[in-house]
Amino acid sequence: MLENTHKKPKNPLTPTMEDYLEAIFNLAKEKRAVRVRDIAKKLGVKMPTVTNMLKTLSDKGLIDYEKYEYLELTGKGSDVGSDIDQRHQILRRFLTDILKIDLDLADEDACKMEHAVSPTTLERFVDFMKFIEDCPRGGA
Amino acid sequence: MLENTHKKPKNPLTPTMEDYLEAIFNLAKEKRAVRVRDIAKKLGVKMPTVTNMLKTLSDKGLIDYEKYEYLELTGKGSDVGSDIDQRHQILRRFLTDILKIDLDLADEDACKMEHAVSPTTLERFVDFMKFIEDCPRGGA
DNA sequence: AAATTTAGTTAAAGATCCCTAATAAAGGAG
DNA sequence: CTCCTTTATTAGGGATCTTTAACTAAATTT
Repeated sequence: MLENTHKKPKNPLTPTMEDYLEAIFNLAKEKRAVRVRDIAKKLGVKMPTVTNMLKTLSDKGLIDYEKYEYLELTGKGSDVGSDIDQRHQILRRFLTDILKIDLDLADEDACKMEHAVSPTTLERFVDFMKFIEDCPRGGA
Repeated sequence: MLENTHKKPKNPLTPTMEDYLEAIFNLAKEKRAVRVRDIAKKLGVKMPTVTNMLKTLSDKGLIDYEKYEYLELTGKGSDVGSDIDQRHQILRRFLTDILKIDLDLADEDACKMEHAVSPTTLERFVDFMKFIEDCPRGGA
C-alpha cells in the first residue's frame, strides 16, 4: 500500500460510522469527557467494538484519539456528528408531532431513518412541518 | 449452547435479505421465471452474490431453490416479499404525494426507509395519508 | 504502596455481503 | 451433434462490523 502519497479523502462514511459520530457528538455535549464505555452503552455494542471503530474514525480524520487518552471530534467529525443529530431530531419531531408516535419508538425509528433519507427529502420534511404548523386549525 | 435440538427458526432477516425477497416477489409478478441475472440487475450486484444469497434464503426456508432450476418463493418468503413491497409503496406514495419528491428519488429513499420504519409507524403513515386525502381542500 | 476494581486495548475469529476469475451447465445456431 | 453464447455456480478473497478472551493501564480502596 504505497500508492497514495497524496491525500485521498475517500469519504464514504458508513451509516455505522455516522452513528458513532452522532453518539460521540451527543456525549460530548452532556459530559466533560467522552468514554469508550459510554459510547458502547449508547450504541449497544461491546467496548472492543468501539476501540476498533475509534481507530477507523481517527484514520479518517474524524476524531483525535490517542489510546487511553481523552478523545475529541475534529472539525470534520463534529460537522458530521451534528448533521446526523439534526437529521435525527427533525425526523423524530415529525414522528412524534405529526404521526403521534411515542417518543421511545420515534427515537428508534428516527435512528434508522436518519441514514435512509436523502438531503432533499429531509428538507421537504422540514418544509412540510413548517406548513402544517402554520395551518390555522392546530396541526394533525 | 446445546439447547435447541428443535428447530429454532432464528429469523432475524437482514435488510439485504428483505431486499432480495422483495426483488424476487416483484420479478415473479412480471415474468414467468425468475432468473439470477434479473435479480442481480435489479439489485445492482453481480450474479455470484445472488447465488450466495439464494443459498442463504433457501436454508431459511424462504425460497425453493435447486441449482440451475427455477426458483420460487415459499409461502413464508412470499409473505415477507409482499410485506416489504407494500411498505415500499406506502412510503413512496407518501414521499411523492405529500412531500412532492420526484419519483426516482422517492423510490430510492423508500427503498432504504422500508427497512427502517416500524410496523406501528408504517400504520400511522397510512392513517395520515388517509386523513390528508379526506381533507376538503385538495391535499397538500 | 499493594491489592482490587474499572476502563481500555489487543488478538483472534465469526457473520454478512460483496467481488473477480475460473468452471460448468443450458440453450441456440449451424 | 458440435460450437458458441448466455446463464449460473464454485472457489477464493476482501471490507465492514461485531464478538469473546486475555492482557494492560488507570483509578480506587484500604
